[in-house]
Amino acid sequence: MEVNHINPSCPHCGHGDSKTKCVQRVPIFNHLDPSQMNAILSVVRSKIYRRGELIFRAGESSSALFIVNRGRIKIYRLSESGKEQIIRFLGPGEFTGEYALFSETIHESFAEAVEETMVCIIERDDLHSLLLQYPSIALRLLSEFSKRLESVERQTTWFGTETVERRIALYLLECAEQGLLFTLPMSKKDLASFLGTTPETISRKLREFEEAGWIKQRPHRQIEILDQSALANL
Amino acid sequence: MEVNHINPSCPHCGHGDSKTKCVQRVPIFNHLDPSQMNAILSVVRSKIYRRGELIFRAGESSSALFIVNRGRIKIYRLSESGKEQIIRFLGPGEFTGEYALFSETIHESFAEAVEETMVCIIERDDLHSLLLQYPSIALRLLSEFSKRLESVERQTTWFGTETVERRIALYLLECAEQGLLFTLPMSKKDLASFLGTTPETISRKLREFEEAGWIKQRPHRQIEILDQSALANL
DNA sequence: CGCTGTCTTGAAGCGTTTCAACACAAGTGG
DNA sequence: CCACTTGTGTTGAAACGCTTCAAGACAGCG
Repeated sequence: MEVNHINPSCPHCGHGDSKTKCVQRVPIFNHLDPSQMNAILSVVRSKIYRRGELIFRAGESSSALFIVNRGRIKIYRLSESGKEQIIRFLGPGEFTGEYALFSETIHESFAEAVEETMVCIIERDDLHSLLLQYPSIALRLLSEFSKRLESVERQTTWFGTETVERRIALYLLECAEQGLLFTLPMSKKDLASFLGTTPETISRKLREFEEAGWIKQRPHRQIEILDQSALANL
Repeated sequence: MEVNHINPSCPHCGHGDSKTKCVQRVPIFNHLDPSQMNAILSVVRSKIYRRGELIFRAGESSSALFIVNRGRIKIYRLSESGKEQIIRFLGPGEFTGEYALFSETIHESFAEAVEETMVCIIERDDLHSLLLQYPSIALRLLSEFSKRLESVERQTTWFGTETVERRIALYLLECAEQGLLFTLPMSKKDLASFLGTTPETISRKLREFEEAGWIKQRPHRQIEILDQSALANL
């Protein structure tokens, strides 16, 4: 695959320091001693994906650990009936690839760059030897996996037990934890897929919330929460 | 907590060999060399829970790895609105406790014995030193976690994209992988919670499937699949 | 600036839930 | 072991929430 060499600090051109930055900003690689860091850096390569490009797709067996350096990736599945279900978004410092990484199975999900995205890549075998050599990194990875499990199970519980209206309200409240005025991290179409509903319903419910005086919608996907408790008590 | 010493091979009475059997039947502990096996056995203790007893509950911070030796455990969450969402069932050889095990958080789910259940327990700190000493076990755990992630994400995708009818059909097909005549592994009430619907709907849909000639319901929760492709093409 | 994809709004339709009542099975205690 | 009690399973009718389809407004990327 061809890579656009847009800026002079592109790691493909030999200025490899951004690779270090990428690895350092990943929580599970924080505060490693120099020997560990060098071991990681020696097996990391990086690659740039353009908007809409797939990092991996369901059905593939080849696998690696993909760390987002800059840009954003969306992970989704296609149901039997062909509908798209968004599992999660990855921003800088977050990683994916875990499924096929340890089990001898194929990918069941798709990973797509939603904007120009630079990714650091550690191949499966390299990762395995790394983890065998530095078990403390394996423990951090286990910690990260268990967090993911919690988060996906919480999503499942919402889907199985809450109405669409409450799911939307709960999602807004979760966003509001980082400030009452925030920007939706995705399009409303994607939000609909993420919350297991349709864009139409998202649109209608947000308008209802606004008419009730609980939120205020602003341009550029910004939302301001005016009444947290009303949303929580739905 | 009091334990009923019902039978003479109870591990609490000093006949500890069933502890070994319990550990050996766990896939991630298969084919270990004797030193690894002894290291595990030295930190394992076992405990018996009666039907309905909780192994852990949401809000608790204490944590350990729980391995089912005999019996069955159900893992569930309570939604904001108080409804029960079953995440999964554990049979002999399967384990749980992963959430609070590696992250410094509290449990978000409940674990309940659905019948008299014997559990082998490895405390958090013991497990950590075990994994640091034997990284290959950590890799197996990672593999198991990634399988779980796949499975929960598949469930989420079903909830978000499929109708209740298709979810039930897909579930039956999954059960049928181990034979066209099988016993439902849980009550229909629990199945409803697992599939994100109500017992009434389960009852009605199974009757519809039966009237269409696709399945046959027999006593004691047995179901026979008569037409797989009809269920798959719903 | 134009085109493509996202967002909004309305009205109709449908799948699923809810409530209530009863049949049935399983576990408990006499 | 039977009767009792408790919980699980079934069935009907009504109500509700959400999706679907269609059409137009808007925004954003090339």
